[in-house]
Amino acid sequence: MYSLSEENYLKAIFHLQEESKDAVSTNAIAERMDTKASSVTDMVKKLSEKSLVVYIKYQGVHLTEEGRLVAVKVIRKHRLWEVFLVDKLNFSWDQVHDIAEQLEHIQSEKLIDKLDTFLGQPKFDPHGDPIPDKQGNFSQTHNKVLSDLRVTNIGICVGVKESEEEFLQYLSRHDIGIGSQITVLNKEEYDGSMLVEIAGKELFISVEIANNIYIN
Amino acid sequence: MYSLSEENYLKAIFHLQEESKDAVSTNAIAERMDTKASSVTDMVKKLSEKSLVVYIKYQGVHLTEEGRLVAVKVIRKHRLWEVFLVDKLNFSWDQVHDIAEQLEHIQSEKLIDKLDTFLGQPKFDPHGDPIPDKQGNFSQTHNKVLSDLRVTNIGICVGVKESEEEFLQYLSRHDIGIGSQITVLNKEEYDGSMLVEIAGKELFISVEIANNIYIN
DNA sequence: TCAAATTTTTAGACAAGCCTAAAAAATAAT
DNA sequence: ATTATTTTTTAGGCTTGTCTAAAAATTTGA
Ligand SMILES: [Mn+2]
Ligand SMILES: [Mn+2]
Ligand SMILES: [Mn+2]
Ligand SMILES: [Mn+2]
Repeated sequence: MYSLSEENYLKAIFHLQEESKDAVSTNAIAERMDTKASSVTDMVKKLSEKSLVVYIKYQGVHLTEEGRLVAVKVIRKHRLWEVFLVDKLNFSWDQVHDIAEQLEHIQSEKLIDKLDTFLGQPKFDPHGDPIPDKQGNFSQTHNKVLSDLRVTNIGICVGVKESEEEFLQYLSRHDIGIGSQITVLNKEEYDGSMLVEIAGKELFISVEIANNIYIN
Repeated sequence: MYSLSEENYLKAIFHLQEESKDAVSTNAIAERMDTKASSVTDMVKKLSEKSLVVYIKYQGVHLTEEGRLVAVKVIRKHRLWEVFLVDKLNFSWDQVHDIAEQLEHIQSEKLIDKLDTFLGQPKFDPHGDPIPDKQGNFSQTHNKVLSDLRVTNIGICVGVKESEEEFLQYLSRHDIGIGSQITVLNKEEYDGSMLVEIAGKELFISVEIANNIYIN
């Protein structure tokens, strides 16, 4: 249906749209996709031609309904494959993203349906990210992060914002994973850093990290 | 490492080499890959440049050790994925080839190792084709076909030569699958067609079909 | 407000992988 | 031994997706 490159652009635009609300800029896409702005302009014109995005020169793009659906289907595949890799093949959560980046482009409706069934229709991937259903609806989306907590508050880790291998490994090293209970022992209001307790151990966490841990 | 297209050419050359023994011709590759001879010449030059094939103008190609290894690794991945699709996702044997054609290009040593373990290190794919090990060695290869049998002989189906969807569906419709017992009731020596008995039912089979069923 | 800095687009080029049409080599037929 | 046919290669072109360098538009800010 759509090329690997087109799918990757749509996915990037979807994620950028989630973060910013208003039109996505050429430079933002270029940075996210690790490519040049001129390449983005070219592709965005093609996507616009195919009615997958609305593009106004010098004003950025946003997805059409069709474009959003394509993006969400790719995200659904990515996250289902990540569940497969962790639950069935025993990969750790920091090893699956790059493989899923490849698997997300396999074209077969039936394959995804059957994979979904095989995995027990999971609602979240190994990083706590919600898996949209076939129609493209997300059950719910995380909003509270660790840095929102105040001293003495307790939170349960339900997801992570970033999926960089190094970040996930850092978390694993300190026994932080989906389901971990985190207690705020102390908080430095000046820079937002905090001292927390996880699995009986104390850990000092910077605000950059606390911003990337979703909690309930 | 190597592009999707390169991998497909190497795989095609490997299969043609198996059939013919001597150098593989440009036209043979073109026909198998459903492309033009001029495209094959282009690619074959590239593969030769990369020491994956030995190419002499007007005299065809054959794989180098490295080229063979790349081809066999792709075949290993193809067949392991087919086992996954049939054994784990409940696909029927006639539905898996096209999906495996995509999955065979996913790049990750670790993924294949873990998939192999997850599947219980199968030695044959759903069509009875042998799965090479990590080093590229095939356990054994089928040689006897149904058409070799004589009247009153009994054979067990251990594989099929073709994996076309229509052919596999024809076999399934007549209860022929891996493990089926086939008895030759009658054979027309003129055209090689035969009357056989499978699962208590009689069936008339042309020599083209009998040539594509491996038996032991 | 108008010049400077930044962002975005355009112009032109390139590699990969394919194509058609024509030329060259090899093979088959007379 | 030529001629005819088939196979293979070459030449040139096209599409996709990328790039660099330069031009144009927008935004910043003095
Ligand atoms: Mn991921
Ligand atoms: Mn994920
Ligand atoms: Mn197959
Ligand atoms: Mn097979």
